[in-house]
Amino acid sequence: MTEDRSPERGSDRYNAREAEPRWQKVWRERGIFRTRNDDPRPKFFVMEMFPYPSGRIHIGHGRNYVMGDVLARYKRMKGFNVLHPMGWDAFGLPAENAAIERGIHPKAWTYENIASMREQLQLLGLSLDWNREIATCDPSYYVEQQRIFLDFLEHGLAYRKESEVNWDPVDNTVLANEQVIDGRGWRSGAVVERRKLAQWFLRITDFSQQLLDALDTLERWPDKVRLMQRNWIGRSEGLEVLFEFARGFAPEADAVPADKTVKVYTTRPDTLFGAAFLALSPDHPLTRALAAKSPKLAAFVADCKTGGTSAEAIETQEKKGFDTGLKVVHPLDPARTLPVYVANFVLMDYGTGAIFGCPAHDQRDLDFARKYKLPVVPVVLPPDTDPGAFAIDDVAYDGDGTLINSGFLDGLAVPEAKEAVTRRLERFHVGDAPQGTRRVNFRLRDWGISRQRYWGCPIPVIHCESCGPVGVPRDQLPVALPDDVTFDRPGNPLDRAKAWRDVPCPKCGKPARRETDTMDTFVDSSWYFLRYASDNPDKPLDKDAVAHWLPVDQYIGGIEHAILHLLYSRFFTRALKACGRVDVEEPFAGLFTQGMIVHETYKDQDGRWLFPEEVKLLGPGRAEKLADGSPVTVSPPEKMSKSKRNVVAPEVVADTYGVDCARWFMLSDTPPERDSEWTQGGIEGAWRFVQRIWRLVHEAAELGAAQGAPAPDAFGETALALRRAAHGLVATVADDVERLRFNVAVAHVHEFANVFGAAVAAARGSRDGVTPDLAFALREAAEMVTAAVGPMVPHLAEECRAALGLEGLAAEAAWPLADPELLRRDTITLPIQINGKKRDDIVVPREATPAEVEAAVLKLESVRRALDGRAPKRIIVVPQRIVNVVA
RNA sequence: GCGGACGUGGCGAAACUGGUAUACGCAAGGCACUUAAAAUGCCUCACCUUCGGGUAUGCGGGUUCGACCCCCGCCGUCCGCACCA
Repeated sequence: MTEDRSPERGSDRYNAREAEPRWQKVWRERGIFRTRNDDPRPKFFVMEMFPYPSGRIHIGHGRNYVMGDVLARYKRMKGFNVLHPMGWDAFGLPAENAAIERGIHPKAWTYENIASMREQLQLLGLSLDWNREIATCDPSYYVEQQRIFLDFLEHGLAYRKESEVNWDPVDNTVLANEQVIDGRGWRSGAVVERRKLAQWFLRITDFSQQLLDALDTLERWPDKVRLMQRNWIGRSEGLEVLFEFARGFAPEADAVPADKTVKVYTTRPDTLFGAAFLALSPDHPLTRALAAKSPKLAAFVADCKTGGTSAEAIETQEKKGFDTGLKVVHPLDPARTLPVYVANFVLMDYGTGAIFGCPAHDQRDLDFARKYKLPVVPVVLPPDTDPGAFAIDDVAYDGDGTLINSGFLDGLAVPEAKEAVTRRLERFHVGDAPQGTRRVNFRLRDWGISRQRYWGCPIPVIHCESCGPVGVPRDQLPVALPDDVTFDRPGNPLDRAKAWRDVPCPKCGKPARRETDTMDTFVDSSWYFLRYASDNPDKPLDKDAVAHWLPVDQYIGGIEHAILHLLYSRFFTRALKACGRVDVEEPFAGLFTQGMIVHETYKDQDGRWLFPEEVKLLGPGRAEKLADGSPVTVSPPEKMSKSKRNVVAPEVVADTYGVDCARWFMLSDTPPERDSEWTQGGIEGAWRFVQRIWRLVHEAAELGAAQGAPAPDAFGETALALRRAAHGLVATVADDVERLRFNVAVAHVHEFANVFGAAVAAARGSRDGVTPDLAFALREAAEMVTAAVGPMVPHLAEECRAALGLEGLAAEAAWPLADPELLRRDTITLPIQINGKKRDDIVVPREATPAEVEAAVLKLESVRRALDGRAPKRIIVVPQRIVNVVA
């Protein structure tokens, strides 16, 4: 990596270090990537997930930008008006951590990082419209976000609620459910605690069904992502059932809910005859009422709140219950009563916070029943099972089957039994209410957006003791973050910023306080793609511009955003439509999730991580330290990370090999959705190929026809083969790029280069000079390959174009048209199978009939030998594909 | 526990809708050019073979004229969710 592969002198090599900045300057000065909204050409909107400005990027960050750039450049060549913007997801905790650790203001830290990362991105030669650059921490950006918040407030899509929140004790902040991973904070890794706070919520659950249904329309999204969202939304159909208390076993009058019932949610009404108990959540209102009078129950409830929320803790946590002494009547069998427990495994925020337990057919209920010696009555008989032999031991049966021990349900299949129970309970009444009500439940919860943090978008609300929370009047927006804050104490600096915080109530004028919570940074990224559409700073969310550009035709980013960012963005777009701000519903028509770039890791004898440039590679898995030759431990490739030092800086690659070489390598070999390993060998190979293209184009320019020379009437074999390859290349690379199969596109360019190289060698070797047909084909091939590689290696393409003496920039050139005549073959080589194994080839005219093909095949020596004089049993001729002789 | 994806040479991989398995590259070996090296170009590169052919896409079955591809059952790897009634 330290070796300098750029030539110091001479013209027989492509000098990337000199050429790349030169072309970038030309692009910049001519402003060719600036996009106009009034451009009449068809639009194409491609964007990559914007980066968090954490400091410096490594080459691993570059992959998705390069992929998007290839598509953007290709679509431009195909005549589209391409929007390819860039911005910064600039609010967030690391800036505050830097402030705390190093005393630098979050704003200064962030803008410094943006400046250096912008420079690094520009180094990659990306065809971005930097005029539309946004930073979410800029008041010009978040002023609109505050307007959106007020819109949501007015439309009932934002609300405030006292709620138990996930409290991260390390970052001192509230986390959304989605930010809690295995019971730990997604960023700090600290075990999350439960606390009660008044929080702002966005009503994403209003859109649960829409967000679920519309997944089916997102045909250009990965199935995996759609499935993950489907599971996250978690729709289930079931029945709410009212259980009446048994006479003499009801709670005391002041604890009973008005209707004297317990409401339970179930997705398995068919198993109701197998019910052994009812269980309430420790947070259920009835539990609270009972606990107020029962110290023992209160102690049990308190006990339920201890213990970790980690996956392992939950997995191994014992099912615990508290018998309240209450009993309810079985809704389908008034003679039976069921005991009512409070149980630690029942969640208050799903369903009704109360369940009925059917031990035979639910594992948790079974564990619980065994522990508290409750009856286990099987009511679903698995298919092909002897009823006499069927018994539940330690494993509940949750499959399909036939109902038994269930009165009027006996003999029915599970789905029929569900329907039968539902119908009957819908007819029964408890007081005025039907005893059973069909109910759809979702796992999805409303989105808590309040964060007790400084470096985020202020929530534009003022709290007044008389008027309550009041939205900041729109003419007073933005509510800008105060700069004059300190980070020397824990907690939110905004709470201490008196001059900013204390303001009069906009309604009554009395002294009031600003909301000091800021918004979750996922809010910032939930509408930035809409912001990009506008080219008018006075209309950051421009309905017409959004209508023109959205949906995003191709969005590219990491799989880690499969749920959070992408679901929130889908919700935001719908919510904005509900507020009349936009007319679209789905923001991203096409989504692609790219793999990471991984790299080997190196450790010296003292166990310290080494950068790749500190290491000399000796062979597979063997390396030594460049400084002193001491041995180095090589470990398998991992995601590039600063802490393990297995990173490669874009500047270093650019200096040594050139940016195009890095781009080519990132696109080569590995399918874009998979992780790709950055290797020395790989980058060297890419460098050789970049040089090869440059050399071939230069030689072809020399040996080939003059620019614009007319096509000869006839072409010899070599020239025709080259023309076919060149036209085929243009067609196949177009197809590969449209399908984002960049590695295949690269392979096709390699294949072409082999044909091209042979033709150039033939031309160079001919004693009588290059024939006019070959000269024409060489020129044509050079122009076509220059265009075909243009989106991938744009600087090289400019250099080649200049060498060919062509007018204008490669970046603005049109994608060449492949001549269909040259793509079509008059004769076809058909593979001949005998009993399904390929044994021979036959060349036939394209238009040959199956009978003609069959006749020709039977004459083949290989077929005659295989048949050995017998008649074939069958001959299958698939026109223009294959022939199979069944002997 | 539930859900999903993947498994092809020494390595990264290709194979379009069931139709020539291993394209293309990397690594390795050989040759040419060169005083030499680098660079470049060319050749070889799944396994076995009696040179006819035979065997190979994780393993075992099935469907089909034909299966990396579809179906059933295993094994392995990776990912997502997770007390959701």
